[in-house]
Amino acid sequence: MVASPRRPVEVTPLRIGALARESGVKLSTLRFYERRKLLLPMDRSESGQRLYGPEAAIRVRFIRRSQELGFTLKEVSAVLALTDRRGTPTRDVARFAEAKVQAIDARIDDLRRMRRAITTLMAEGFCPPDTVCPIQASLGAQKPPAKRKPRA
Amino acid sequence: MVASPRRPVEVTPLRIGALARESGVKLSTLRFYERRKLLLPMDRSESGQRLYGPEAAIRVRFIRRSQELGFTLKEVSAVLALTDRRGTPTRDVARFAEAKVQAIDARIDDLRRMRRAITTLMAEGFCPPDTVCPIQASLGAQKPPAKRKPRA
DNA sequence: CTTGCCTCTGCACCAAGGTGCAGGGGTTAG
DNA sequence: CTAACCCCTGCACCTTGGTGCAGAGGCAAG
Repeated sequence: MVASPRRPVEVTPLRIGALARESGVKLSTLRFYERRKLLLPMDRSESGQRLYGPEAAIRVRFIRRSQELGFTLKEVSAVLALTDRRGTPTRDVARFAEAKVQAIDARIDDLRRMRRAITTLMAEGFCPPDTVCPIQASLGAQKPPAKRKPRA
Repeated sequence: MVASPRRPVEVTPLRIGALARESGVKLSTLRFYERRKLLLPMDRSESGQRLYGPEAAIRVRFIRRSQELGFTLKEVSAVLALTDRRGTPTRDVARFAEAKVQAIDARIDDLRRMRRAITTLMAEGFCPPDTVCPIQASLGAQKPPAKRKPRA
């Protein structure tokens, strides 16, 4: 380590392996994210090696968590694009964020329904025979709204 | 139709096309679900055509909703296996259900965090410059438990 | 019987999200 | 210098969750 003591905030750029260790994903995944524009290296070294800032690990973990929450990489990418242009709340961005919030609410609602169904089921000693299981009923009952008979 | 008037509840089995229309998925998807053991036809006709009971549509919609909630087909299959053996609450089943509930709670929690971060962000006019975006911070901050390197 | 709409099986293909490998070069300690 | 790692690019491959197509057969109406 050849640390120069004068610089107050030396960014200590991570190379790809370090970032991978730091954020718990594989090298190939980081490069994949780069192809998908989800995570661009801050810079490249003279010899072409990727150099990441320390916030990159947070970004990667954010991506992973979002995926666990059921967002696709495309959606995550949109959110990140949103937060990357910080300070510029365009109407589009606002609309997107609002839609996201609604999607989240709907998701929470469904999860709660499912949770209720499971706990009720457990409390009551499982599905009574000869009926449709309430877990299935609570989530599968209402038909999808549209596209009935497009032919005719 | 050769209905015998003695049978009290003639099941009116659906063929695959009817079920597809009823439940809003494609034929090929239904056959795919069959390969994955998610949805087995009640019976086959003499000539080999799949015959589904009316509860099949609920089951299919349940599968679809669960997927939207972020469960994989493998997980859905486990849940269905659980509810299919109704009336038999083994310890394993109970443990599985409990784990599912906890997973759901965790999911809800994360979604709420994300929701809060987005709404706060919108209210405050987006990410202040030179800081890590709070949306990312709220979900990406804590490191995964294992294999971390002490860097500070 | 023919027409038309189902349905069957098997196989190929698709998109998303990675994963791995080959064949090369960088960088650093001994 | 050389070994031991790290990193580069490009390409092939994998799993999930489906889709589509070809070729053959079922079944009802006219």
